[in-house]
Amino acid sequence: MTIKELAEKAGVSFSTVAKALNNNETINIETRRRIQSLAKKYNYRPNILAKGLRNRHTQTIGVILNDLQSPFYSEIYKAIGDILYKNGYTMYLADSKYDETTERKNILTMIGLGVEGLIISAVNERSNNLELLLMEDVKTVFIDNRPLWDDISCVYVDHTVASYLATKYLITHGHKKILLLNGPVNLPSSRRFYQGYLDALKEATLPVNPSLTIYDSLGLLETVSLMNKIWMGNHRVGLNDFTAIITLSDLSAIGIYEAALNNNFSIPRDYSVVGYDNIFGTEYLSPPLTTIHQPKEQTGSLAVTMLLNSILSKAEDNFQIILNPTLIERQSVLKID
Amino acid sequence: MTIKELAEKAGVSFSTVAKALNNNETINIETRRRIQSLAKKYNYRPNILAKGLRNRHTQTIGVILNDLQSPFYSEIYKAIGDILYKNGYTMYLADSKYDETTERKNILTMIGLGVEGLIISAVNERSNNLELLLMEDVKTVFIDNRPLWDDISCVYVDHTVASYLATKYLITHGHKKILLLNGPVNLPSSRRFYQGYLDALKEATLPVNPSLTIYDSLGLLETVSLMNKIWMGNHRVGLNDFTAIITLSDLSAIGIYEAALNNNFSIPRDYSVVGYDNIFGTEYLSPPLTTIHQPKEQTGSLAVTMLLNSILSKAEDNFQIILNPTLIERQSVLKID
DNA sequence: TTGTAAGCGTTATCAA
DNA sequence: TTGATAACGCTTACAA
Repeated sequence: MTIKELAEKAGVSFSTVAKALNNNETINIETRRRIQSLAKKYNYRPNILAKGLRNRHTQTIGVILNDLQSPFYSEIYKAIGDILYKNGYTMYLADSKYDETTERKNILTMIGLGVEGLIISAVNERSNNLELLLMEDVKTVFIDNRPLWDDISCVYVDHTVASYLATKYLITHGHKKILLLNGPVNLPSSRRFYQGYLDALKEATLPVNPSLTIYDSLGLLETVSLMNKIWMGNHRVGLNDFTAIITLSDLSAIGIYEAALNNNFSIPRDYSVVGYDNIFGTEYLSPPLTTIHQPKEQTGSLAVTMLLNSILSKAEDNFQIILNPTLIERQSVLKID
Repeated sequence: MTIKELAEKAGVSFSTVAKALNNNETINIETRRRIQSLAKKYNYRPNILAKGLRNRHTQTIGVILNDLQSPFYSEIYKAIGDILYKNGYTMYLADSKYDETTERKNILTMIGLGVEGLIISAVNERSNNLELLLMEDVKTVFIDNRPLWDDISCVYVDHTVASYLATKYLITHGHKKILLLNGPVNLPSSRRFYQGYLDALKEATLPVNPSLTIYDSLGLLETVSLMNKIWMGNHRVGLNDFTAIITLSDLSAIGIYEAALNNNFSIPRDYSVVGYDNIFGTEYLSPPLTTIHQPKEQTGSLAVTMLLNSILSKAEDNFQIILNPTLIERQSVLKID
């Protein structure tokens, strides 16, 4: 059912119908009513493609993340979807799988699709994908991490604070030899995560053992195999080199649990663990995981709200919102001597 | 950068450019090459809105589910997204939150957006939202459950088999009094879930106690409060009326764990539990949850594949694919006398 | 081999 | 108060 067909039924011109549907005051109120009820009757819905083509207003945004399945991200886009829905918007969702080529394709697809804005968790903080974004002048909000440009909108939590919190907590529980499972070495976010660890160590005037920081891209499975290596004595890090572990994600923390099981170690009796993210389920692990909470829902809702504001008001301001992580104390850390 | 602008740069007509970009053989191979490299140089991407408007071919599908955040669904649409990406398609994702009005809005939005097809986990198996879908003649694949019409495509797992498996497993472990936490009483899927439970009980010539089946819409939190009621003695079901629990979802099983903790009961020592879905994380619960596995990834990939086939080949066949659940034996069930 | 023109369903401008 | 018309960016007969 298109405007034209509706016009036939109503016996008026199609442009009259168009105006009537948009409640244009210049159209006689009775005509308007008549046409509107006709529209309802015939289940008329505007073709958003045509609308979008005409006035670049598709009521859609794109959300590009790195792992659709991860509970971390799903909490974020859940929040995004909810707010979008309330505002009559819909989202495209795409998964870059931590791959720059895929990310670029996703960005280009979204632009071609006519999205009015983009929320993206960038694979890399300075890839030329991001330049593309700026060049094409797409309204975008970065989440989870932030690119190296200044003039952008983003909302993310400060990894330095997170690892500082985790490290300090372990130190106050008597741990002096702390293994840090960090992200890939070249990533700014890994640098930040390391920095907080360092800060807390220095603050406590504890020695920093460089070999106790492992840089890798550690998913659940990767962590299992890394920790298996370590705990089976096949790694430069020895079994007694550390009493506690800080890791970059709860998924990875679950991997540590798994490896501990494999090697008959008990958490926290043999090793303490602090995770990061506070994803769903960590409270039900055995033992419940002590972790650093990221306000994921808030990240999502702040990001859409910012984006929607900028779309709707056409304001050109950019905001950097830095959220604070908090420590969630549960039972994966042992107090020692 | 549009076709017209490209045409200016290339010094040819815009329709020549259009054809060249589509690799139309009637255009001189050199012209084609020249234009194509020009397109690359200027970062040209077709406007999919215009394309879609012209030839109803938006390369998008809609996915409408009931809880974007649930690990159950996220595994499904992860699989959907992957296959879509490989085929150059993108998905709109929307959350109906188990609400029919929201579902209807979502469906209408998607249609207006020009999706070529829909994958939907319907709120209700016979709402008039589904009639709308048929009426509008949108290619759709139903997942998770199936509407009551015959001439539809769907992929879902047989709940009867699932609950049969769970019940039988408990029976062989010596349980005779089994509490069934079922979905809302009016839902066909609840009926099916009940049926399997009944079948197994009858097969073992065990008595069926109707009061041991509780119908409700049981998320994690709702289950916690239900089980708290029961275990604190504030429910018609008594503490000793059952030794084991079968529940309609792992999320709900986690709720049981939580309530057990609250009431100082041990699983499986005091009560055995069998879940349903086998969502991520259940293997790491304490104790690891014995549950009925739903092939979620397969559900997703079969659903998109069917949809894509029907879109691409324009075939009009409909398929009902019924997947089989399997029992995952872990440690939440105790063998008793 | 290339170009012209119509049309997809809207909105918006201008004329009637 | 209503209607005709052009335009958004693209595809595709058909004409040149």
